[in-house]
Amino acid sequence: MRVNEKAATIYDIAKLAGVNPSTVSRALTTPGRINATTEAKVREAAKQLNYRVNPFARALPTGKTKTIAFMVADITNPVFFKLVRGAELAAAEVGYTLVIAESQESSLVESATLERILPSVDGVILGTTRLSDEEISALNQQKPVVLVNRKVDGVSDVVPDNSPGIAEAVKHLADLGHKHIAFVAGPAASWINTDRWNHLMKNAVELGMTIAEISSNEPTLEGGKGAFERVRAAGVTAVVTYNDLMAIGLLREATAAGVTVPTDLSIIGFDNIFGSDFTNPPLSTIEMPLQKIGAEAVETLLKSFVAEDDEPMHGTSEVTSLLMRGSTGKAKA
Amino acid sequence: MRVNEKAATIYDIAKLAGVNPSTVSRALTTPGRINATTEAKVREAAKQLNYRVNPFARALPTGKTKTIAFMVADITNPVFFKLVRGAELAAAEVGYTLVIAESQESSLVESATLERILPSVDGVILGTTRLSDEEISALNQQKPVVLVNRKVDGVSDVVPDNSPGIAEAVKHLADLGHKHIAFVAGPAASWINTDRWNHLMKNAVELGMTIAEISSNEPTLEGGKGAFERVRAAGVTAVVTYNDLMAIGLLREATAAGVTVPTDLSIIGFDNIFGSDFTNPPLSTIEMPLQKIGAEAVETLLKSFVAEDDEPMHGTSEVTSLLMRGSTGKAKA
DNA sequence: ATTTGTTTGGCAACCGCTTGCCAAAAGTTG
DNA sequence: CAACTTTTGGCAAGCGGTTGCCAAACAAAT
Repeated sequence: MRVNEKAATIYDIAKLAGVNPSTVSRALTTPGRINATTEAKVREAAKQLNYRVNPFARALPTGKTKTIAFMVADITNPVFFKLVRGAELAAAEVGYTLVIAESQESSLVESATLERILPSVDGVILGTTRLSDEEISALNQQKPVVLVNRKVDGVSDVVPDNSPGIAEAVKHLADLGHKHIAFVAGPAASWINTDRWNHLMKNAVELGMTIAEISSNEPTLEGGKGAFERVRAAGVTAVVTYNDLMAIGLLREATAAGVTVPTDLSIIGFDNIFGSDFTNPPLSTIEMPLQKIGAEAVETLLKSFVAEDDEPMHGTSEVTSLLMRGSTGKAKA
Repeated sequence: MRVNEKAATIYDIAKLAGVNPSTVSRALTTPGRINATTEAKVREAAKQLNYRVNPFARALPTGKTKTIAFMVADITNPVFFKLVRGAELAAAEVGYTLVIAESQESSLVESATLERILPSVDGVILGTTRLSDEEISALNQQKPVVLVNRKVDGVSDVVPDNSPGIAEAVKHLADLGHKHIAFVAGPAASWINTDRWNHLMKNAVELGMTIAEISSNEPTLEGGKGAFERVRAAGVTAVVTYNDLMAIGLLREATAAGVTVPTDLSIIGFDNIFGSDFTNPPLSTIEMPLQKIGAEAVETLLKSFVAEDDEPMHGTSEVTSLLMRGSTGKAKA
């Protein structure tokens, strides 16, 4: 039979150390509350019994679970890896456990999973898209929420500051002689999509370029592929896509159609996902500090656990930057 | 102030329904134990109060946490995505929560994290490499363990059956006229590495080919890159690498050195990771049913929760297969 | 009608830890 | 040395469920 001896409890320690269980609890959780000598005695007994606090027993009276949920739309989306890693590391560092849940891009699954998980966590990091602003606000009433890919009034967030990366990218294209560029848009409802487009437009106009929006596409390889015809029709020499996946789809479709990148067409993606340098040529992209964002999301949550008020917090702008690789080049004359 | 009204408890329900709390507990957890009418009344009251069982309160007396830990060496390793997704989906389906933890390829972190997480989970899925067989056996004494990337005596596992994919691959190379091939090995201590090499060698010899082992490399892009010189020195026309990452590194290094793939050298990887089709040419690879393995690992764990004995279980062999893409071609004359 | 068996639901102890309250012990102060 | 303050550690009541045990209520069998 497995697990012969049950785990030691504070009662075992108390008996061994010859004190009351409450003293053990205090010695272990409230340094200073108990006489140093007694505390040492308790700690010694605890070590001897290989004591591990039972997180459930502790969570019951305190209501604190030391667990954070990270909900993502799709675990296999490479954008989330680094985000999750950053969060996991930051959480582990302070003794918190990270639960990750996937909504599979379904609002039903998203709500159901949240329902199930909510009682057992102290807070939630949301990297999903299906919930409405109202639902998120409502959720935020129950447990602290931090958003990593959108903004909602009254809710904390840690989102990348797209502007520096975009400014760099547009400048880079202008320097290469591009006059007419396009943006292959992602989901219309996406906050990030709108943010990227706005910055892009502003910067392009400022540098005297024209910029066309190739409207709403699936943010996937297919979506990028499907936008190629329209990019070509737009008659531009350079294009920025909503994300790397689309950029790669576009790049491959272009190559297949005999359009050489970057000679005939320059392409810039967003995110610097895993594999974006596997392509030929390797993709130039605007990099997001995703791991940092994940870590900061956890820190923000931690802060809100101890905050007096419910004031939403906003991540110190995480700066993006252009990663120049091989998919951008001089504009075709 | 957040969270004004506390969550409803079975006591609230009991009061509303006019029964004893124990009746509520039974009505909700042991269908049939209580009179159908009473049960309906309780359920109605529960719904009315929007009752959610407190997982911690439940875990205390039962010792069951309905949580499974999945420990991986490196979250950002694409091999783990699908594994984790499969596990997450399978867990969610039966109301279990998946906690994911990363050991960062460090045995210290691995032990520490395990220590921290163990008390709050019912079982562990291990996709790491740093623990010794003994440590894993010891762990298995405490909580059920399922391995997904190695085998340890007396411990359950769900590992891919490399043989069919490898047989296909070697046959494929033989059909293309290759006589001398090589295997770019991964970590020497890895069970999977050994398993792959053994099958490869057996199949190659059976088909009358020679096969060289390019010994132990880091299982990374760099590792693949670093093996190129030795592959070239081996004078082979085709090479199979320990994993896709290495295959891609090798492919890129070969291309950079003026060796054309697949004309001059055929390359086959393992795993079909995200992005392995981004390369030029797209990588031929032996695909693992990773998501299925992840799901089955959870199912195996679930079974062991209810098993009488501690007999280790072994996943119904998950079959691999060759995914032919562009990196394999006719052997150079 | 009496005995026996089965449902049904209440009682209360317990899971392991936290914490408010209190009294004894020890330390300060004039 | 009395009066007061601070430190220290014990007591016991929860936190929100689960479950063994038991008795009342009901059904079936004789």
